Amino acid sequence: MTLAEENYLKAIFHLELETAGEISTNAIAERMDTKPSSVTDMVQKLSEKKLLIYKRYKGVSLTEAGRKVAAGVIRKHRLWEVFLVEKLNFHWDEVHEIAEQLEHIQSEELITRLDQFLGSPDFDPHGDPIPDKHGVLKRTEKKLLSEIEKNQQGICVGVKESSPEFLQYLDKKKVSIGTKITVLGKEFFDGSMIIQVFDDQFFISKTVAENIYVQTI
Amino acid sequence: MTLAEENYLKAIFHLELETAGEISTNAIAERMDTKPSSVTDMVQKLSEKKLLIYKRYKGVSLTEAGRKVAAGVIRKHRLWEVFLVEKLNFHWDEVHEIAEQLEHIQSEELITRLDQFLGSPDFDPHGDPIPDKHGVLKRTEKKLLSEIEKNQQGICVGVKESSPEFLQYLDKKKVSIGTKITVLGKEFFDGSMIIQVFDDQFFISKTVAENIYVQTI
DNA sequence: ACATATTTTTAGATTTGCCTAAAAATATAA
DNA sequence: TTATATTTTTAGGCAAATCTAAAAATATGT
Repeated sequence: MTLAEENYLKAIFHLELETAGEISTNAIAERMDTKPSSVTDMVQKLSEKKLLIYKRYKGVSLTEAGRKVAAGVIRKHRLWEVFLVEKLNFHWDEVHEIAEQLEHIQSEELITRLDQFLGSPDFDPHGDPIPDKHGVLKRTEKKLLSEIEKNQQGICVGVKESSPEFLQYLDKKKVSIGTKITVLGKEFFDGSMIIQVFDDQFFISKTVAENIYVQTI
Repeated sequence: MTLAEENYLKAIFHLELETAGEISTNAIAERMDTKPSSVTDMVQKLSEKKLLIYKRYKGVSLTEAGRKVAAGVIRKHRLWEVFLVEKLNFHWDEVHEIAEQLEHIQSEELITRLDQFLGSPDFDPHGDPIPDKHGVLKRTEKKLLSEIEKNQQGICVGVKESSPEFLQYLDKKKVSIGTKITVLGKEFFDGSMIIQVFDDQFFISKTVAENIYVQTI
């Protein structure tokens, strides 16, 4: 696997999660910030290697082998992100670029040990699930806080809006990544909520609830 | 800096430590397991970038800029080796290949934090010194135990031979990286020694003494 | 010092991954 | 349904890093 090949497979994997049916050349080119003609070249090569199925003018879809490679790269990316945040104290929004490089380091044993060192985490610092060693991805995807029902709980795993104003608002309310939020009440007509964070209970608007990602527990 | 460029600079840096005067195309080719013609090409490119001085048919020598790049790569390599051994519990002879990959990750901040995380180590698991962030390499060179005189002491910093048999022999004698060794006696005619390790005193052959690196204290 | 051996460089090709420009296929719309 | 727009592919090229084969420079031995 070359670096370029891995990046193509990863991009296609992500596109398949977002899109129904075959993935177009154009979509891949846009995602990878490259030209459609370059995509055609690479896609033909990956097709020969049986990592994806390519039909001219139709698009591509990953084979089982291709999906496994892609999931492996994503696993590495996310484990390294956990390392960078948990062990090296990077902030969760500084780690993507570095993980983009680290994800291509080739060593099974390294990842096995890194995973163990980190306590086999299930999610990366953005709340995205980490595929297991077989490439299986837990589909416990993040939800918006606004989608949570009364009396349910969620762990804050990220935010949609990330303006300093919003982050400062959250700071003031003691909400950050990892904070447990309990929905005590929800107004039907405007979507506003009463939530509990640690020992404080307070009101939030629908707008706020629509900009916080949580993972239900 | 491309990966190939970094590898050339690193190889030349090592050769300069081992060799007096200019470094020949052939020596570089041999070290890098490539052809002399390829070396000529790359060396011309690095010369244009002012990373080394190249005189046709004469050889090369690193400029200050080139030396700095090389030392930076070596710094990263050795810090990652410490990480792999100290944090991920790799054995010190399993880490070279992985560090060869990790040394090319580009991020100043990452290395700053990694260094801190590891407690700013001075030596890698093989006893080789880690250049500081300015590329300065402490010249506390290692010696062979066989070069140590009677009544002198050394810290074991590595081994020359690394066969399982030899390592197991050392294990049995309780010698590992960091172990203090005192030379109590030395035979002139066969180079054998009596040494003290912790509270044990025992005999070792010249062969053994010639395969243990120590740093005198 | 001169013939031979060795080292180094040049010339020309190859592979990978990308590009531009033009052609071909497919989609859309009046 | 036919013209137009869009998407996708093909064709031809480029840069990086390598290679082989041959030429040029340097070194060596008697």
